Amino acid sequence: MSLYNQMDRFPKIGMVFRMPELPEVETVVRTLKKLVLNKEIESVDVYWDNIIATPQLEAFKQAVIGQKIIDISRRGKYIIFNLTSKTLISHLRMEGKYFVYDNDVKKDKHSHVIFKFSDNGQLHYNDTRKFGKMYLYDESEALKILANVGLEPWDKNLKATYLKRKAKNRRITIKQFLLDQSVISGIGNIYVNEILFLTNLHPETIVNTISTLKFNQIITTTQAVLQEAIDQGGTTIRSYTSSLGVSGLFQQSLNVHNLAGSPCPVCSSEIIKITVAQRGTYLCPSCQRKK
DNA sequence: AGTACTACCCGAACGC
DNA sequence: TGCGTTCGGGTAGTAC
Repeated sequence: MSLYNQMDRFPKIGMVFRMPELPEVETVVRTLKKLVLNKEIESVDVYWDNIIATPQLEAFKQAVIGQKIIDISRRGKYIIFNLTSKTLISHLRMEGKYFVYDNDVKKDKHSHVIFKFSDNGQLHYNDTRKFGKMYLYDESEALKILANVGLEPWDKNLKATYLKRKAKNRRITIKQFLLDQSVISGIGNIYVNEILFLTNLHPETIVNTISTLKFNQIITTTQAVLQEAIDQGGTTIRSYTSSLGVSGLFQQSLNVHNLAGSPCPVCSSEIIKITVAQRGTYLCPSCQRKK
């Protein structure tokens, strides 16, 4: 399949992330920092109440008005907006995305929260599936909640011994374990499939049977896979920052995800799709044998 | 405590 | 301009 055809699978409006995991969220954060830092929120319009998880809608609106965006960062898959005296946390879930505009525009059908800035610019939260959530906290409260998120993939405390301890006495599969955001934060369904392929692990391997050596391999592979994706996002983002501020994952760089029926890039066996914990799971049955 | 299941959503894909 | 059904996926909540 040509590159052109692959690009064509993305939605019509620019290149937009589907299933944003850590690298995509990181790219969104970097882009937003370029576009909306230091802007003051003059008003906010909410078109789908359930996006606002906390506090109650009216309290959320009242608290956010007049706040300035001081900093934007990321923790796992959470986007953190440090406002003047509040912390706005945003999770994109499946298809959440942000559009930035210089002027007033007619909103897209799927834009559900619109922040209007004092300089007439706007930040639109757009989410086809309406799965995403926003949380507004006092700073101390936000820190408390974020402390419960698992280790970042590059945290110096992320070691095989840590994973061994977390896996002890647990009977879940390695796939479920790596998707557990309280262990490592940021891995989603696409990259977990890739990480397990690159480490030659069957996704249904029971996690407490995994060796220290293998956990070390998982850590280095996770870091490499996520870093590569961030780097790709970083290279594609430049041409889009002026318009929508979004970018796409280059799916042609994936080895197994969404590639059932294709040959394994290592051994040419046919990649299969199975279901693990109700998630679509792609693997090479030859490279990833069940132990 | 750990595990499993479900709700939340709706566009795409599929079956007829 | 076909219509009805099924699927998927991250996290929170619930049940055991």
